[in-house]
Amino acid sequence: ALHIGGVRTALYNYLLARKLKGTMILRIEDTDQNRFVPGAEEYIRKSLEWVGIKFDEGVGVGGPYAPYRQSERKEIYSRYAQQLLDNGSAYYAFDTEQELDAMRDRLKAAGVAIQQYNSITRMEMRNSLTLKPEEVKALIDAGTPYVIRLKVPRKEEVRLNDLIRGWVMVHSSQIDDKVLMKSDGMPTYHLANVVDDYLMKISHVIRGEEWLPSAPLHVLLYKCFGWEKEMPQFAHLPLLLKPDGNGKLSKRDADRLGFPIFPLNWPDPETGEVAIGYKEAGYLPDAFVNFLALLGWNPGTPQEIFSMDELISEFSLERINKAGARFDILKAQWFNQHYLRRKPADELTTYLLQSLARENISSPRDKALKIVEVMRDRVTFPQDFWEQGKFFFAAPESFDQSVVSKRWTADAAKVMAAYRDEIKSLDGFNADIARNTLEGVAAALTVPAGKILPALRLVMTGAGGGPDLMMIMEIIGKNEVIQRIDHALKTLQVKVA
RNA sequence: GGUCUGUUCGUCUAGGGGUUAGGACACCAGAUUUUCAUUCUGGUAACACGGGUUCGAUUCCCGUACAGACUACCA
Repeated sequence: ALHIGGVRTALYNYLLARKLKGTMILRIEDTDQNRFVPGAEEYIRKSLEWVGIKFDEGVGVGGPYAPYRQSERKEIYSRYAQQLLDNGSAYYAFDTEQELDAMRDRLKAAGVAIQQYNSITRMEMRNSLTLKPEEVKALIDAGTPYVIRLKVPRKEEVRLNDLIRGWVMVHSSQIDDKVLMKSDGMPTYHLANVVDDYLMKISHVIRGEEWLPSAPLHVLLYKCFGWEKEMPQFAHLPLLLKPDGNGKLSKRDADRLGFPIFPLNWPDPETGEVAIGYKEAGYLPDAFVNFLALLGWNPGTPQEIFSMDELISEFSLERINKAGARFDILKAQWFNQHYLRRKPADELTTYLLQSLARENISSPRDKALKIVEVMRDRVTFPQDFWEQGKFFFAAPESFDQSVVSKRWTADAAKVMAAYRDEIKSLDGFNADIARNTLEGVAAALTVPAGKILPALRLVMTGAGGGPDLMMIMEIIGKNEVIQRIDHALKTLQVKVA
């Protein structure tokens, strides 16, 4: 499934494509039948759409190089594999799994460092290099399963200039004779990727660092095809590391530490268990993109907040980091808070109304708007308006005991009772009146108003924190204020020291 | 094991032969808010280690350590 690392890779590809006024293509690399997951393709499209990545070409869009699903391009790959066979760059291999295992065991037992199917070992295996042409033909005619392997040269320095890492050199003796065509007639990633990138005129291959070790193999493939001039440029991105400990970020870490790893909700096809997505967790796409973009890339200026358009104009591969980036959800939350706060009140009001609808609570829009105004500086996620503002809609069901024992004093109870009576006798009611009345009552009883404010907050919200108290009272209204004071007076006991 | 890649505050990172090593998140403290949060101000905190090269190295080179990726008929 597409997780956050894949989204970042897609984002970087998109940023560069837009920056260079190129074409962004969505190609589905589904050459492994065993790993087919129903719905995965749609999930990828929906996720990237949510993030704001648009494709100019590809699956679901169409284009001059269709089809864009590799599983539908089988004939193309076998044609090109044949070309390699014809020019002597590849060969048929008939070895069974057991024979391959036996070879590796033998090499291991003999103390050979590399147990690979390569320029040395291939001469003792069953393939079109060791078998006579008639034997090969007979085997194929008999329907014997076979693969096509690349005949990697024995002694050759393979070099590639990675846009992020610079020159990387590997000796061909370190590269094994990779399978190009599997026995089920499907290509491996290596073949399909190179052929498609060539055919689709791909200019840049931007992918995770886990691909770096096989990049030289790809370079070799371009050479064998005689496509060196058309070879795309490579850029291998730093990995996303787990927040604590060692290793790359995994779904397990996300579950363990309680943050999402998928862009959208992802129901596990086997267990049916739904892994929560960034979208559903309340992240805004703009914040998500901004956060992701800075995980491995920076503009070299102090600017931290970027819209997609700004990212496009600022982005460059040269400023991508080499080292892996440890994932920190706190930073993601900070971005979310930032973006949420600068949304217009009207939009935020809609978020609150949506939360309320889910709870089957109806509220006039102007009340919701008032709540949003007093809450907006303290929320991180859209759902926080409701989560942290439940007391606007219902009296607290319980009181925070630590606050009770600290704040609910005899003085507080005394002022509270008088305050209730005073409010009752009033005609109008709003934040100013609430404040003035409280000050008056407190002064009359010679209690500092500041002393009983926390108690009053406790009465209204059940807790020690929350937005401006006077505004809370104005929003819930005079009757509710009186009722909540009554309720507190009845239920709360003054702690006798 | 082998190959490849990497290593600046807790985290994301800027920088680069001579700097008080900068910013952001997080954390802590003060101010403001007669409450909470916001906001503002300030603070703690880093060049993995060892050799070179050099007048000088965190910066360049080599090694070591550590970390990661890869080492499939997976991508």
